[in-house]
Amino acid sequence: MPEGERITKRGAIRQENEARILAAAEKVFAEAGFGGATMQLIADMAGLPKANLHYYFPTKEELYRKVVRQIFEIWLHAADSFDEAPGPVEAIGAYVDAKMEISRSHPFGSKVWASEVMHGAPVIQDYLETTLREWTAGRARLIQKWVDEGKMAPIDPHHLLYMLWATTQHYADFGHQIETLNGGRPLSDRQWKAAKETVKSIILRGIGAI
Amino acid sequence: MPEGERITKRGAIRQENEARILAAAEKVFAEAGFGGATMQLIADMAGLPKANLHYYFPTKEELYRKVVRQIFEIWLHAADSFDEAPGPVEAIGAYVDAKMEISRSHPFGSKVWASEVMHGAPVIQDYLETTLREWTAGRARLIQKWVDEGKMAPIDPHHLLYMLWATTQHYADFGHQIETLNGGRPLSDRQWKAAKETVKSIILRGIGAI
DNA sequence: GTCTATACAGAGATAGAC
DNA sequence: GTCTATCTCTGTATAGAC
Repeated sequence: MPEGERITKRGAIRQENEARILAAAEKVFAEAGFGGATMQLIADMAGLPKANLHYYFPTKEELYRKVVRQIFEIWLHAADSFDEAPGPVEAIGAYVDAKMEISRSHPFGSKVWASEVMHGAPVIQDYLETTLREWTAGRARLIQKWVDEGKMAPIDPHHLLYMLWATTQHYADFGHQIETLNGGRPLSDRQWKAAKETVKSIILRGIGAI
Repeated sequence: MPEGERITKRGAIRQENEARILAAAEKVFAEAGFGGATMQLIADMAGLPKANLHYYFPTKEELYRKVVRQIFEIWLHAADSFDEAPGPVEAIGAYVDAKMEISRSHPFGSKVWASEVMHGAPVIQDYLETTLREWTAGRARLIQKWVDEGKMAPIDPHHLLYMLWATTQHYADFGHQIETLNGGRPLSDRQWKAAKETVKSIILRGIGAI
């Protein structure tokens, strides 16, 4: 079946190029914003002619949409630990660890997401109203259960979740400011570990879980 | 001295127009980003012809610079409470209150600031390296003193400050997401109060100050 | 001091050769 | 599937009348 092989090969090229473009786009959108990013810049960074971007992604907005969705998926998987844990200490501890790791490994994605939400979520609004709303409601119920069981102090679950998002994503979104205050150097492994421990310790102690 | 009166009158018009333009610019830059904002949009919102903007602010970048500096000044004044307090409970409590109030009253400014930092602080970098660095070092020393005096647990002052910034500014920067998760309605007075109390309570308890 | 008309540059998108 | 050349539109900025 030679037809199959040709399709496979063609698919491989497509997959390779789309991945290169998406990675470049994530970086450029993060650093320049949607309006400041240009297809030319993304093309140069991806090492492809500008017209090829329009071949794989018809419009700039379509490309942007893909980038935002990609990040959203990563956020969601970070919360898997939440459900499998017996209580707040394990769940929130693992969640903070996971989100801090993502802030370190995907700083561009985090910034694109932040920018999208700050501008009123023009392309991801439907996800906020469906997927994110359900995810949040589920985790809020779980936290409320822990409160009812006396495993933590009576904290409003939503505000706790906002606090977890804010503190962990801050290390990506405001990474430049943190780096500047760190003498112009990125946080070292030791400093990242300290950040994680500090965040976990303040929050877990703060909600009366430890 | 008729000359003086003319200058005063001219100054009044200028002041009025500059204020209108700055307010409109803050909103447009927050909602569209620097690249997405257009002088036409800002002019329309300010109720002035586009050319007038270029009369008062030679370039788009100069106008943006003024907006960012304005916000930076507001941040700084919010911390006055920090120095006059006898210990962490009063200082951090008042600081959180002040920053939460600003998140509510100046959400656009907060977003412009966040966007500026996320993009590598192209226009405010010198302020980060001078004013903000000194401010941070001073407050970090104060926090360390409280630790040494046994008024709170041994927390890294810098990470505590990042946490304070992250949690308070989150209510402005991610206000749209919070609103969506709140059923599409902005937080009520009661909810804002609950947010403030929750943030203060978790952090103050988390650092062992109460 | 204010506004209309316009110059000039840059960006998104596409046509059509290879 | 890939790339060059180009079209078109929008945005910043300015010149010059009032």
